[in-house]
Amino acid sequence: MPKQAENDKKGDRGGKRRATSYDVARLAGVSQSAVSRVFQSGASASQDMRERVLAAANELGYRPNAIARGLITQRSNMAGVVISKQTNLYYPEVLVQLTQRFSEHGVRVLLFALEHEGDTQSVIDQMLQYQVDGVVTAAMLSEAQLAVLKQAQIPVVLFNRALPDANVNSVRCDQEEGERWLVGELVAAGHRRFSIVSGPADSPVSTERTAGALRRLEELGIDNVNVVVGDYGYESGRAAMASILSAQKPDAVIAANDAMAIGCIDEAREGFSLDVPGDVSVVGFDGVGPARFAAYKLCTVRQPVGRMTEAAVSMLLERIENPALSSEKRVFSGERVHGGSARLSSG
Amino acid sequence: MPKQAENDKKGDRGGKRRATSYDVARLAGVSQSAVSRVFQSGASASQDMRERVLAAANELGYRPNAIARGLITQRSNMAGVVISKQTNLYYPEVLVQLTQRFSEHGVRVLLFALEHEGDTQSVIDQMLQYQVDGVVTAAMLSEAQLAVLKQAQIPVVLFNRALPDANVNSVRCDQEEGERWLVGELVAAGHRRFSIVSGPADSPVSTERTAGALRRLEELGIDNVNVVVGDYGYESGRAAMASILSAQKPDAVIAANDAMAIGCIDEAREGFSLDVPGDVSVVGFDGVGPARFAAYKLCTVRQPVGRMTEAAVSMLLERIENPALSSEKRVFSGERVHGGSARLSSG
DNA sequence: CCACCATTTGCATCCGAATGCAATACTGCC
DNA sequence: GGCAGTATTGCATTCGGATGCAAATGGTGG
Repeated sequence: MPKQAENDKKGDRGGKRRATSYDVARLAGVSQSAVSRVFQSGASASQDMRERVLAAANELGYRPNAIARGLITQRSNMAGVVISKQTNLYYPEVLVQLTQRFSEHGVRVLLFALEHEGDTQSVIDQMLQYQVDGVVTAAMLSEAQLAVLKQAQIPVVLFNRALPDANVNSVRCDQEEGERWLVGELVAAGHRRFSIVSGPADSPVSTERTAGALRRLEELGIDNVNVVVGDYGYESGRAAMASILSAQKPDAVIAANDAMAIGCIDEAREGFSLDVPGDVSVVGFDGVGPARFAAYKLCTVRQPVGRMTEAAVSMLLERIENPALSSEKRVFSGERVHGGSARLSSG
Repeated sequence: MPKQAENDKKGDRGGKRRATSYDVARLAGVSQSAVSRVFQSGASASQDMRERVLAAANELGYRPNAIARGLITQRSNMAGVVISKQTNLYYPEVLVQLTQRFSEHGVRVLLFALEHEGDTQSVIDQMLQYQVDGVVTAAMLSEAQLAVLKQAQIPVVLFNRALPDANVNSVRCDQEEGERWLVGELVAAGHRRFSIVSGPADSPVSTERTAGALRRLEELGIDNVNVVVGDYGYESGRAAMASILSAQKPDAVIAANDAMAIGCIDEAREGFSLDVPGDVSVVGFDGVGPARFAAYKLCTVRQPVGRMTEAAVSMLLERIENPALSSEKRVFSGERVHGGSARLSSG
């Protein structure tokens, strides 16, 4: 164990403390306030001092301590971002884009990933403890939790999670409109026997999509729609399709997302030797990457992720700057992708 | 606009400051230190006091300010996580898993997303300013940047980014071993004319994979291997395959990742009416979700993401606890997935 | 040459929680 | 009842940077 000696080096200045503004001030022969002022934008400092301070800072490798700064300014410059496993897996770019856009405005992202859309309570606690300036959440928060955040004066933007009544900011894709379009196209092309593969019952997005599709189908005089519940995953799409096809023979299957739609197609082809879209049309929702693969060419509705993340970030930043702003809901239409997985009247 | 009145409510005490330990102390009739002690683990406090403090804290909705705590304890309990767009898009679960595992140990994740693997400098600055306790990076950092972190006593774990010499912790999948296996299987099954679709030249992972494959091919006496450069994306796989097939007729194509492998398959089938694996075998690397789709059933090597993220988190936490620990490199073998996209001697 | 205003600079204080030390309260034991 | 020994509690200070205010400096015009 002579290694012990190495550890002890720590005693002899191996762990030299990070340089503080006082260290820089001493080296530059100025006051600590001066250093602080040089490292801010709107502060007054003579050219001479600025140079001396920067030189000293550079020599010491000084970097302002954002923690200390946050304590005194009451601004952490951190935004809490909450995602659920689901969200991130199907839309990895959401997170990347949010982070990049925040970063362009000098805001860091403190990330929270939920296994399932439960235990949000500890997440709320953590975010409050870390004094985030605002929150973007792609996971459902309860009204009570939103109230806690509001009470703490922390603006929140819900991402694809609008509450009908609550007075909260939100950005979302118009799920219902998208489904209505899909149904309309399918019916116009002559489809009459529909099946739906929904997402998990506790997913508001799935509820909206399924309800939207059913409503439109009803309007068009189609009923007897078989609804099978999936979990948004590929395998569950296959399972759902297997169950659907063993029971009946629909001419169109509406899946609540692309992953399941792809599962449906694979199962129809591999498990039942059916042609898609010849024997059965399949449509999805989301417009994720694999939807474009030649084997599927999904007919789907693509969420305008870029515009949505931009809207979320700018809405949040505006409200951090001006907490008095009233709340706002922004709804984006999805992009209609014909693809080839559904037999449509040529549009 | 009588709504204005609602906003104005803020004037009448809407903005009541967040409760501090002093507020709780006053309400509970104890000292601030007492409050602080109740909110820690190893501190001494009588049952009576604990109850009074907790009651007061609860009444005020008090939550300890992690920023202030971090300032005094010199521990932010935040880990910096750096990802590149690439990493996250192909392995969204890496980020989710890292975050969840850190969270289980009371560590929050401060996220940095790089557009491309450049401008890491500002990221380093940010992480230092925010006093992260450690860093996990899935993007390349320069030796100089690693030196800065080491100098600041911040442990780092490279994720799939080992530097051969540098004295840094790393966790990675054995890219070369995986490629050697793929090549071995293909050659054993009789393939002789190979093409490779590599990733971008500046990707170390791609370099390792391509070099590994080439080395093994050479060992087995196969040369004249055509290497086409892609960008890891599906479309670039299609383009690469188109260029390969217009020039020659390989019997095996090795793509540096699954996304490009899928592109290769689609192009061979759709663009050249070839059968995969009948006319040409295609293999990938990564084992991402779409590799399992029935239309592809990729022969690939799956990275053991779960074990890798677990290793990364535990290695980092250990080194935060004990900075004197020497550095360590952990290399995981990928999981060999036969799939059906390559004609192999039945294994 | 001096009064006057604008710009720099430093001093002192503050943000909110943690903690070493000393003071106090409580326990058990003889 | 008295005393040593331990468990609680409070006091005062600290972390590192921001900022209001006053002091000092510099420049200008009369």
